[in-house]
Amino acid sequence: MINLNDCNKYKKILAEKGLKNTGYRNILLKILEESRTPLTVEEIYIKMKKQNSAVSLSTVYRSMETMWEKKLAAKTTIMNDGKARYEFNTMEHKHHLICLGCSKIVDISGCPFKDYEKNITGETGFDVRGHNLEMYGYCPACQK
Amino acid sequence: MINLNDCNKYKKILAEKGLKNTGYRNILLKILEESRTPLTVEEIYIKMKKQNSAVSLSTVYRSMETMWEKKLAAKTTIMNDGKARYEFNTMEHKHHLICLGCSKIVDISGCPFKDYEKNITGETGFDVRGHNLEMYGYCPACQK
DNA sequence: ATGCAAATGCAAACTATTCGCATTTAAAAG
DNA sequence: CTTTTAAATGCGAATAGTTTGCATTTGCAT
Repeated sequence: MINLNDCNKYKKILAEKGLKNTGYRNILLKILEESRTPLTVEEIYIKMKKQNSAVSLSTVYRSMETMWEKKLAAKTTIMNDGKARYEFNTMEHKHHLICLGCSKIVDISGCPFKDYEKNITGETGFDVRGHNLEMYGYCPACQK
Repeated sequence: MINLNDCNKYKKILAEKGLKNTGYRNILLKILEESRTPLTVEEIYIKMKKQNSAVSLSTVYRSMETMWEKKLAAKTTIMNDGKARYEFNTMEHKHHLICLGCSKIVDISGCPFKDYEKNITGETGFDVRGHNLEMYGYCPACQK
């Protein structure tokens, strides 16, 4: 079994979506994949800069838009701070837990909704295609 | 039983929150309460204008911020269009159903979460204080 | 190697929202 | 009812996040 390194891994992902394999996109995807929480565009931009990338902010905006269109990244607007956040799209259905104290965001897997969606369809006639759930509270550290 | 008219009704609500009873706020609360869907600030502004109100946009922004602080209105950032939306706060816990076709937003009451929140607390240690759920799909009219 | 469409940089434009400050007004106090 | 005062409002300018136009560069198919 060949163990592809990151470079080839992302190259393959990009090729499958008809996107060009650029250095910026490789760094960007790596940052996204390694992050445990959704990132704002500026956070991604800063992380790229730290890796000696001379990328411009508008390229990051454009790239994230592209990643989202091609479903390589998920986009959310949690928290009322007016900033969009992105995370690597694992295709796994997940939700977020957001700390009201320190704003930490934690992914939680598992979802109790299969049946509920059917109920809603029955009650409203909507053809439910998906949902978004965010839970707010205080993380262990902020409960002091 | 005395049947209070709208004017007195909103006057009372505002007084309870320590807010002045202005004409704009009465119109604003009436618009909010009569809307079946969350409204953007601009939508509220336009509706106020139609009712011969000479209110300025910044006043609407400030008023909605105040209504939110005083918990007279709920604020959401559903849909990735970068606009905040407000709705009259009925104090009833509810969620939204958003049509992917026509962007119509429908409120749904009822919530299947009491137990799930406890599970999350057990798994993550988070003290869960609330949540936000939006469901996406196609309304009956858009399923054609 | 060559050509073209895609990707990028840069600055300007845009959009939603906030803010400073002068003016008005609701409502408490007299 | 008048005075007083803090809250509410209007207006324009300022911000912040994001998008866009255009010239330049760069993958990658030929």
